[in-house]
Amino acid sequence: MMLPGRPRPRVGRSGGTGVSRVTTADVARESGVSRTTVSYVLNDTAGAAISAATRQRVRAAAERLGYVPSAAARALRRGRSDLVLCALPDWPVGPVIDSLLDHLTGELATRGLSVLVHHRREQRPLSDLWRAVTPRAVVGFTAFSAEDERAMQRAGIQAIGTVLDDDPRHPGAFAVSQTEVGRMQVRHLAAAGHRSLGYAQTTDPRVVDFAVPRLAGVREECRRLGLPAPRVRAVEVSVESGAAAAPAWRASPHPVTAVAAYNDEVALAVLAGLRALRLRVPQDVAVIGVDDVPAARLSAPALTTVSQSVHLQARYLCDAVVAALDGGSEPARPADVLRLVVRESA
Amino acid sequence: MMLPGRPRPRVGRSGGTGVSRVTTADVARESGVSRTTVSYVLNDTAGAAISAATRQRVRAAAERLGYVPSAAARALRRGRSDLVLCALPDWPVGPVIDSLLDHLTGELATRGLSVLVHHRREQRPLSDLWRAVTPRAVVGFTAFSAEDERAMQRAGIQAIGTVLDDDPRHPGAFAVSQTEVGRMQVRHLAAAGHRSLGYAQTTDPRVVDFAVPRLAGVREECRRLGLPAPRVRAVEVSVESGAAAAPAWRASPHPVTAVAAYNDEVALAVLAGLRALRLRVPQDVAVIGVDDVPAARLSAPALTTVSQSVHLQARYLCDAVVAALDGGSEPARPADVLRLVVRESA
DNA sequence: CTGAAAGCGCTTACAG
DNA sequence: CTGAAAGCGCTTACAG
Repeated sequence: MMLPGRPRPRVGRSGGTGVSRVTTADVARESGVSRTTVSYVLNDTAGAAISAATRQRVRAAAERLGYVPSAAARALRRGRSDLVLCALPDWPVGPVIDSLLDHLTGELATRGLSVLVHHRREQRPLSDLWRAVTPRAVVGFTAFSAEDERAMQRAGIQAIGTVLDDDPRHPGAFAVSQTEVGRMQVRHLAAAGHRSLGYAQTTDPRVVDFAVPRLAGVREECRRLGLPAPRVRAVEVSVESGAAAAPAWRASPHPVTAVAAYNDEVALAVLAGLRALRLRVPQDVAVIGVDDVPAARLSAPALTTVSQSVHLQARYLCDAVVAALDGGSEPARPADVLRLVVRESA
Repeated sequence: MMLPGRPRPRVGRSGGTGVSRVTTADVARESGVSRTTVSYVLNDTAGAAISAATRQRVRAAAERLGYVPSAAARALRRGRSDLVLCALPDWPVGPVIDSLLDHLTGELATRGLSVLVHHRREQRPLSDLWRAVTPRAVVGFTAFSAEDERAMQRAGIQAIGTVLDDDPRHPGAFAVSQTEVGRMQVRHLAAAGHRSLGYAQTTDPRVVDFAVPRLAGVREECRRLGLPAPRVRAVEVSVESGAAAAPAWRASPHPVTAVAAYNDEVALAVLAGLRALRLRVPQDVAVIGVDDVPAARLSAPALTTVSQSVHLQARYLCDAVVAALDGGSEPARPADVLRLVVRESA
């Protein structure tokens, strides 16, 4: 017994639910060694030569007592935790983001890091969040403010900012260019001979960071190809809204013969609206979406769309986080992330 | 100066990136008071009567120095953190789970708690995860093992287990009954006069916890109503797979006149398959889904489906977590969570 | 009104 | 091969 009568905390803890943590001291007492030895054994500390018998005893005691190391104490001592925080903007999480997070979680787990995702990043100051978590790194998906970036650096936290969208303030950062998404839609429609284009914009305010550059890309490519500016209509995800947009598109002069949509959901609404109006796709109006959601291949007609390779993006994100943590150099940027999926609608 | 020459840590920290944390000691030195006073001021500790002038000085110093409290130290001292951990099973995250998490995050933020989501719960032992985070509570979405539950209790962590699905081992726990989902599908089809039913099962192994009880509900209700057992076919999310299932359903004797699908995505595949075969919906075969995804209202014909009120579920989950944390009693279970959405397909 | 001191549970340089 | 001791940064009962 090397710690006899060590006083129990005087300070009342939370509940008084009878919760008393098993600590290294308990394991040490139980196995008749010092806390030092317990730590060495349980952490497999290199260079600590502990006899097999002692190791055995310590492990058994830890097991028997149900010892669980305190993450807080360890983080305090080491000066860092084993957590990676993903601060997710208030985006609707679909299959794309979901698999990105799944992939990242799996990959970093092999390096002993736990990925934690916080939704609705903009709800509170970002600093409140990482203060409460003290992660090794913060993945932001969009750019951090200069102030946030400074604060994280001061706290020794790696900040991985822009990853998913274009950001003019960070021209160097990797991003799946949303502008290019819009350009690709137009190039495909123009190649099929369409000259007068409509655009079906989303009404979801949460995705404005994607919506703005996609439309910009559409406008830009129209200009570059000498086409008239696209006729933009906001379309909700309903048959009625899709149908309501059609008259404006079909109006003279130069009725629209093809519509690019913000994404597949909006494109499906356009499809449904045109169907309700007995317009044929693609003969009367061609339609192209973005994302290649599962439903895209099931519509009538099947939806032509631009897909963003989740797989490549996920790998890049992982590599970027790992590089930041290891102090390595930025990973190679993936090429050919965007792919045109031609089906029947355009 | 009350802490002159306090030795800087001897132990080399991680990077040597020149990161040195600003602590209460620094703020105390800067403002010429003790760390006690700093803590009192910065935490607005009740019962601590500090002069306005001192408060002012301390706050200014903290601001100037960019002081950020150490979450690890605070957690160690207080014995608990301000984190709530959601251990998400390896489900495909769609709008339903997404809004559940958004809602929970927003609600608990008003109580000073940060919600952290970990994907792919089954990838590693759950205990590894909460050990690394030391949250106040863990939300599991499915049941915890008895061992996990014991361990969390020992560590003073609230465990909120079954929430989203049926679990026969926890008959008391709230759940949106997936069995009832299947029963509702059959009741609607039977009420429309259908007697011979098909079932389009998912092929996604990740959702087996939902798939099994839904089909069980379908079987059960068929039995109860004296209908023949449903003809079950696995259907992938593709036109081909939907079409491939049809011959078996249409075979004599008693060709199927209605198909219940695992969810809307599978139902859309069935719809597309039937369309490819020139079968009319609902005249030749009626189809009903589950979820009411956005695309459900856009298909041709529009999809009849069973929706699970996300709003009510989210509120219940919040209340359950809050009750667990405050030691309050279990919240009232929401009624009428399931709703039939009748459109054209059945 | 304010400060010195203890202690949360851990890891590790140092001394045997 | 093993242990005593220091210290991570914080909060708070206690003593002025």
